[in-house]
Amino acid sequence: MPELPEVETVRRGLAPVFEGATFTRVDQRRADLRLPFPQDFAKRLIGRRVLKLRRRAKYLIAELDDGEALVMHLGMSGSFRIDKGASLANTHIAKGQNPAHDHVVFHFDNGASVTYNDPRRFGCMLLLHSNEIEKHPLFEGLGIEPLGNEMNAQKLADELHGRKTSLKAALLDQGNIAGLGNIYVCEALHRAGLSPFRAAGSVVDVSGKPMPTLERLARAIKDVLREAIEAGGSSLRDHRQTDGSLGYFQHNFRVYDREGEPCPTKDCKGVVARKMQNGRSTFYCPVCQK
DNA sequence: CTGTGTTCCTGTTCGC
DNA sequence: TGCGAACAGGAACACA
Repeated sequence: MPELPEVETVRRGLAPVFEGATFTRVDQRRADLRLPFPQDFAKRLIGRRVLKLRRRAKYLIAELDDGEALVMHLGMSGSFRIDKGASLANTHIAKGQNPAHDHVVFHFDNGASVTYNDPRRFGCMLLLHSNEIEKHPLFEGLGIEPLGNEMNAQKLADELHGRKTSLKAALLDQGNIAGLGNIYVCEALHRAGLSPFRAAGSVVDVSGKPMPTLERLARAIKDVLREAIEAGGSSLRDHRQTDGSLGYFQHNFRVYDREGEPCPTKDCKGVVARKMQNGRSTFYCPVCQK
């Protein structure tokens, strides 16, 4: 499921349960996901209090009171389910969650429990010293936060300048901008009127003058992410938020999963097309995306 | 170094 | 209806 807006939605859902709570029990039901669980995973969490739950790119990071941090990534199919205390007897399995894929259950002193479910097991969980996160191999190559202060046309120019790969591949590369995935790259490129197939470097104006194209792209990326977060993320294939509710940004997709529909750009007569690009579907309008 | 293709895994959808 | 193929929101890794 999760690109930046979905991970941020999950963070907002989990924060009230995690922050200030202490782990009383951790059920780890298998040895690994995409990566092995840390040694003594449960033992190292029990008794620790969560100071803060934050997000970097598509990672959730729970800062603990002993200076360690629980780092979690949802991969392609990971999701969390919150079961509030006292009503444990009434716990229901959220639609679409096969209990066979409940890999971790966190129990807290506030009576709540949080279950991590991940059928494809592309997610991962790590325990890192808080001050070493940025130096960890999974983090050190990450690019800028697209909703952060450093995100602007000039920064995009720096990242894309001279790149021969496609614009879409460059935007998907977490080393340039961290947090975009297939959906929001398609959506941002459509909003910016840029073809996913053109060379990434071709959007950089070598004159060094103001770069209206990149201004548009930066704007489009920020807008689509903000709007998606506001909508609670996107729910494809019935994916749920932590409280079991559905995000609804998928209804606002302009091109993603809309092959054959008319291009929503004003006065554009194009039809949304789908092409495979680097092994993934690209949805775009061949008419208004140049 | 850069860019591309493969791979990890299960589940759902689509075409015959 | 059944059945195999294609495809799915990520990203590390191998290789040209």
